[in-house]
Formats: sequence, structure tokens, C-alpha cells
Amino acid sequence: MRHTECGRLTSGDIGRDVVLAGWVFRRRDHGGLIFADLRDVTGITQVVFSPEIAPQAHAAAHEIKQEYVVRVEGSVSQRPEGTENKDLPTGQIEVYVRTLEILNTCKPLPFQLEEDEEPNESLRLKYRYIDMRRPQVQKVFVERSRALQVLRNFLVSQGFFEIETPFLTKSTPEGARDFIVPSRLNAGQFYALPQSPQLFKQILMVAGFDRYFQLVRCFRDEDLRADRQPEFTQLDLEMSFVDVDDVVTVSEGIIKVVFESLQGKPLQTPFIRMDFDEAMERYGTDKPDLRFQLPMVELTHIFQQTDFGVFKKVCSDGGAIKAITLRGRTLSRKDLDDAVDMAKGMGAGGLIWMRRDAGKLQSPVVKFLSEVEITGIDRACDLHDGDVLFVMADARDKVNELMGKFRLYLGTKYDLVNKDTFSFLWVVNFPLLEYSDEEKRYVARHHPFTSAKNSIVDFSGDLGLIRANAYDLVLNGVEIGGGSIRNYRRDEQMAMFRLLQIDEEQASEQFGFLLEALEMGAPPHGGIAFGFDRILMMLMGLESIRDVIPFPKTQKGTCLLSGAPARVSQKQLNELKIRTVTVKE
RNA sequence: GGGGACGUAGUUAAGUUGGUUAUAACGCCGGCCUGUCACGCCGGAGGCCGCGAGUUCAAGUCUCGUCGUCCCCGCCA
Repeated sequence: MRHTECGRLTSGDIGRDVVLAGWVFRRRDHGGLIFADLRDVTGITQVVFSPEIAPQAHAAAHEIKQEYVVRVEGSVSQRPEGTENKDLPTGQIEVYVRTLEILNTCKPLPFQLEEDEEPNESLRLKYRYIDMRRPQVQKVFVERSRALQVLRNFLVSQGFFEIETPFLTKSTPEGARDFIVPSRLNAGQFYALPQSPQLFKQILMVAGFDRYFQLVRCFRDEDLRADRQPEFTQLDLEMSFVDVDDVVTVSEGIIKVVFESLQGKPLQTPFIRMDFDEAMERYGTDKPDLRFQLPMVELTHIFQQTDFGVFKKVCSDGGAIKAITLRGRTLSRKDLDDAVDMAKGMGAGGLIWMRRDAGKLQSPVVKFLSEVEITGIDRACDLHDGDVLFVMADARDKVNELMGKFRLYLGTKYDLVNKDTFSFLWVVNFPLLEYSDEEKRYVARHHPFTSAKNSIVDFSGDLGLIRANAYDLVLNGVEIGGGSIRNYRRDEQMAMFRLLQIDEEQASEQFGFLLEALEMGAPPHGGIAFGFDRILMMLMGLESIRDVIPFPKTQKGTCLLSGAPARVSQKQLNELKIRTVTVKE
């Protein structure tokens, strides 16, 4: 007889003979009757060993301990009145065991499977297979599996083809650091693990698979964070003959199905869109958290004629003066001082606070301001009694960045963030390029294959002003996806390389196969990639990306379960013709 | 590369101004118990206080180093 699933037995099964197989979650030995909770991935069923009904099984039940693997055969019974367990889905029934077979024993566990005590994370990762037996951990990976299926079903229903791209591929100079793999057949040469399937998916467009997707592992050899792992899963897609709106619409459908699968409630689409410039000017970041407002308000124009030294200097230097208004909160002098200290800790030269009481503006600097200026502030910020205003003046980029961080501080400190809401936002119209102080040149803000809004073939002028057909999807202040419409003509792509100061020789050496493909009937195309792990983490309300990855790495990139990375044998190194030396830093 | 937090029985934690034999709960072992479900009751075992130096009459406690885990900055097109 095939075994039944422990969590699926109901009153409808009463009277049936069943075979259950699973792990002994708990045993309760009353001397006479012995109860055991039998667990498999579907749930828990109570099994009963009675000395009267099955003396042999009852005797054998004295042997079983926590996490023993057993198979039992018996009959499903209604529990006696008053002994039902309302907390258990199978609490109406129990299985009277006739035969017990111990399939395997179990040593005492390194930690208990209790819900209330969270063991140290390194122990959990070393014994991940024990950790995963804990119902709340098991649930995450059941949900992850379901989310993968939901996405595949949706994308296939939309006409997408799932096509695999290579893991052993070529290192590219732009972007994150690559993991590299030595080639035995080509001594001295290396593959790189992909940071994303970018070039191959564009090649697939040229090949005519007009809608491609892949749930694909990607690799980046950079330092880890709570939301960053060296290998992670991306939902990658690309479409031909599309514009920004087409990609956005398909993306919203994708997010909708995965959200509704994980959250079990409807998601409103379309999401709002915000220009990159507005995001920077109002929220000081390209990924604003819109679960709360607190936008920056521009005050620079009010102070063009000011006598107040700090503002005067900033205005004459072409800087910006901006304010954030906090309403409906009573702030003590200490709160205000803390806010100033916090801003300085972030790197601000200073932060000025103002408070309106009984129609009058109070502030350490108010004596330096004219009536016109005070009225101007009042109007610009729509001040009411009790409002507190924080003002910063400095170079525009610096004010934006610092006030953006300060806004998040206020949101957290004054509990303005509703933890139960999900605020999706498209940020669009990104700059194509940004200046790198380190490299002393402009680099691609998204990646070098992103197209510009207008042709850049003959571009001359300020490179920082070129806008791209690029878009990011932001959830609660976290970037969960990003993409662009690509260059599909060789001349535009070459123009991009010129702006990036990549000469023709480099371009053809590194991306020659793509450039060649662009000359052989490449259709217009664009796409997007979503951080699948990050989306799961956020939609399940988890703090760490490690919680949604089955076998994650530690912050130093090690796997505590397998012991990777590790040394390899001299024989292996010889085959690869690799000699190791210790390099002193 | 830099800043910070933590490390005590199998596990989770407590451990005071440095001062007797390092506590507790859960788990484990033995015994009892026929309606429990975190079963209950009685008894017991279990410690390189991460590791190594130093200060001190005396270090789980103070100092330095080191290893490990975590958080953050840099980095992550």
C-alpha cells in the first residue's frame, strides 16, 4: 500500500486503513498508551500505540525517539470526545497503529525543532537539513517552489519560451567582478560565470525567439550583504518589437501573479511611474520608499537675495536649499538635536530645524531671515502650527543624497512606515551614463547595451544629460528589477561604446559576436530582470536573503554545510596547468 | 579595504564592582504513569566560558591578538 500524507487525513478518512511514513516529531509515553506525532512535508498526524490493540507495535514504540524515521500501518479513527486538537488540521482524527517499522534511527539533534527558539544561524546553516525540517523554514521553500511554477505557467501562457544560456561563458570588463573558472583544454584561459545572461538573451532575439525567459542563477564576486548573495536567482526576460510600455505591462502581470500567490490577496496594477529626476529631487534616491511621504521641498529660489550667510553662499555657488516637513509630531529639544547629529553623522555640514508655533516660525536662525523669506518658507511648505521643518543647504547632489537618507531616518524614527503595505513604483527615464570619479570617464548607468531615448550616433554635448530607455521596479525602497530597451543597430551600439571610451578593437574583442549579430537582422528588443530571491524575501516579510535560499553562503562566501570553498589536489592543479603562489599584499 | 555587534552545557540564555563548587529552561540518560498533544512526576549525567597571549594574589568577567558568525560603509553595470 502506498503511504498517505500525514497532513491530509481528515474526518472523511475515518475507518480507512492507511500506511504513513515520516519522522517522529514528538512521543508522549503514558506507560500504557503511547502517542506520537508523525510528521512529513504535508503536516502532522497523531498516531496511537495501544497495548490492547497491538501489543507488539506498542512494545516496539518504546524504542522510537525524536526524528526516528518510521512507517506505520493502522486505521484512521475519530478521536474520543473531548480529546480533539483544534490547533492541528488533522486534530479530529488519529491513527491506531497495528504495525510499526523503524526505517532509521536518529541521533539527538544539534538543535530542537521548536518554533520559539531560533538557533544560531551558523548552526542552522551547517545542519541546514535539520533546519529545513522546521515547519516555518519548510514553508518558505514550499512557497518558493510554488512561486517558480506560477511564474513559469504565467510566462508560458504569455507566449514566452524558456531557453537556457551557458554558465561557462566569457568575462566582461564592465560591471561586477566575475567568478572565473580555469579551462583545462585551453591552459591559461578562463571561463567566467555569468553575472546575467544579457548578451545571450539578446542573441536569442536575433535568433527569432521573440519572447524569452529564464529562471536563472547568476553570479557576482562582490561582498555580501543581508540582501546580497554571490549566487542568486533572476527571472530574466527579453522581448522583440517592444517599447518600454510593453515590458512594463508584462512585468506588472508577472509581479501580480507572484504577489497574489505569496500574499493571497489581489494586487492593484498598473504601478505608478516616476521620472528619475523627480525621484532624485523629491526623495534623494533612485529607489524611493513610498510607504510614507515626506518629500523634499525646494526653497532655493526664496533665498536668492538673502542676508543669511550660509544660504547666501550656497545660492552663489549654485547649490540647493531643501526642506522636509514633519507634521503631527511633538519633538523635544533633544529630538531636534538628535536629528541634527544624525544628519551630521551622514556627512552633512549642518541641518537647520524650524518649528511653527502660534503662527510664528521658531528657529535658531530665524533672526537672520527676512519677513519675505519667512513667508516664502511658510507658503512653499504649506506650514501649520506644530509642523517641524528640517532644512539643508549645500551642493545640489549632496543635499539630495543626504536629505534622502535623512528622510529614511525620520520615517523609521517617527514610525511613519506602514509595515503591512507594499509600495511598487517604476522609476523611468534614467540617465544613460554617469561619471565615475575612479575611472575618470563616463560609465553605463544600467549597462552598455541600453539604448538612449534619442540617437547618440552624432551626439556632442553634456553626456550626463542623455536619457535612456531604462526602468527599475522598486518595492518599499528596494530595487527588485531593472531593464531597458536595447541597442539593436550596430551604429547606435558603437556610438555607446565611443561614449564609454571603449575603442573599436576592445569592442570587437569583448562583444564582437553581439556586434556581428546586430548586423544580421536584429529586431528591436528590450527586457528586464527581477531579483527572484529578493522578491520572495520581501513578499514573505523576511529579513535576510539567506532565509529564502536553500543553501546560502556566509558573509565570507563559505558554505558551512559543504565546507566550500576548499583547496584542490595537486593533481587537479597540474591538469589545469595552474601553479599557486602566495601573494603578499 | 574600513567601522561596529556577538561568541558560556547538545540548544537558548543568565552570570553583579574581577573573588567559594559557573546557573536556568529545553534537550539527553534512568525510573514511574492508559487520553496526551510543548503530556506529567521523580532522579541523573553533561562545561577548554571560541582559541592564544597579557594584567592580577585571583579572569567567564579587564587588555591585546586571532578565528568564526552577523550588521553597515566601500563595492555590487
